[in-house]
Amino acid sequence: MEINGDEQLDRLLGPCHSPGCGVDRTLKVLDGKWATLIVRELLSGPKRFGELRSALGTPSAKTLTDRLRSLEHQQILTRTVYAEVPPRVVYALTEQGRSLSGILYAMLIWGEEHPLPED
Amino acid sequence: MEINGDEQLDRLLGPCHSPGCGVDRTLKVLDGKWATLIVRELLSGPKRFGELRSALGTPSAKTLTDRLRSLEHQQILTRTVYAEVPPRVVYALTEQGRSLSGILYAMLIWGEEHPLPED
DNA sequence: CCGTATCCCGGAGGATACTG
DNA sequence: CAGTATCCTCCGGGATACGG
Repeated sequence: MEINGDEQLDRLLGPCHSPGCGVDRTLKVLDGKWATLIVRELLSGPKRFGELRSALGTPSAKTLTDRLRSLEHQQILTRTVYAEVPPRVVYALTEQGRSLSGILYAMLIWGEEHPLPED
Repeated sequence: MEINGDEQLDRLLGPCHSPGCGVDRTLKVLDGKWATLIVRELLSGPKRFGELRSALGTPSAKTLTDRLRSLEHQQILTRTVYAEVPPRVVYALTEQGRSLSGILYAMLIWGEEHPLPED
């Protein structure tokens, strides 16, 4: 984060304001209540449906399925079904998915350095 | 972004999983459809209500007011009213608000490097 | 175990009209 | 100009029950 200068700011303020551009594109992927958390969870390696569910605080199966499908379509993660009994389904980040770690890391740092103001 | 190593990953995978922690804290601030875009807009300097509204693509006044109030309460931005006729209200990022630029920048880079897969 | 199928709810967000 | 006040819509997300 500390390479930070103002070239960063310049890029941020640059042209390409409004839809279709960098930030907006990212927001489409990291959208909703769960996407970012799912990616963080998978950064530690592939996980099964049930593992993910409990690690995230048990969202409903429908919700988790929906979000996983969305991320799969956006090629952020892959879904692998092992034809066994009982079935086993494993989710893993793609290269693109893993490349989101820089954003997650920036979020982590900011969050740690800016605790909630006391009310 | 390129200091990136795996110390980053280690931090991300570290303890403090689940609520209350870094990433989660940030997600509470950069929540919903507008917060991130408002911050980006204000990185180029203080702006009036109307300026913000049109720059963002004209969300409803209610929506924009709600989001601005929320960010104000979280001390991401300040609201200054100039008692003139017609009234002038200026929104500006606080130090905390400006410190979000690292995250925005990471989003910008990722978005530019990962265009939508063609369908 | 890993879903899908339904039904349901809250709240973010929009539309419109009106005010200091 | 910069909001409030109302009303309304949409959909992310939860609960529950069932299926391969």
